[in-house]
Amino acid sequence: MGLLEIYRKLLNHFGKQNWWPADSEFEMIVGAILTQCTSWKNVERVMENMKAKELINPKHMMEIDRENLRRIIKPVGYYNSKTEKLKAFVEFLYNRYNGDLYDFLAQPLPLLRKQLLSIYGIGPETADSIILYAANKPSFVVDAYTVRIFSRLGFIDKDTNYDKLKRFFEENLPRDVELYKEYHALIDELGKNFCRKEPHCKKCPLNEFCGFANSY
DNA sequence: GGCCAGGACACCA
DNA sequence: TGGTGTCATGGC
Repeated sequence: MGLLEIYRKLLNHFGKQNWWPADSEFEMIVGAILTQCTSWKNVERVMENMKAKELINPKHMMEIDRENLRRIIKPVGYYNSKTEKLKAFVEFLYNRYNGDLYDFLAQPLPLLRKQLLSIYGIGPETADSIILYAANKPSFVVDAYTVRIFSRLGFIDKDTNYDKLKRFFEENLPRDVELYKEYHALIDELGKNFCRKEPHCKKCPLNEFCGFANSY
């Protein structure tokens, strides 16, 4: 089996996911930071609240004081560090791009990734998510589900590092933005539904490929 | 009531 | 370079 075969199985089973659910590029980025190690359901209500306060906007995000921002995002958890991360992003945007997000996102992929990784609070997964879903450039996103699922399927070792796993997908898939977007979303959907506790494995769409499912 | 969620960073050897 | 502790609330 190949990566495309697995992709088709997942697409057939779950249908199109149409990630990322956001009305703007900035909203996508705010969501990416808030959802770090946090369930999306937990993030959604906070995002609605932020929209109501017109905070999904680089200028307003620059202007709000940290204490207020902390209070608003508190329900997502890690609110102290996430406040600093949101501030770090908009401060970068204003210092380097005069607050123009589109100007920033228009940078060539390698430069954009390097700059994103230089911002406090943006690591490899968040950077690649922003590149793929906000800038619409082909950078495959790896997350904890990707590691868990593809090591169980026998493609990689479970301690494979981020960059190596990212390269594995990019070297074995057509370089296609929409494919990358949908594939990552489908992996996430699979991970949420099936790759946690063993009993769920029976109905997993990848059951036939999975050594883990056949081992008990 | 325990486990975990769409990670990243600081610190250490 | 890689391993571990820390951040923290809410849903299931």
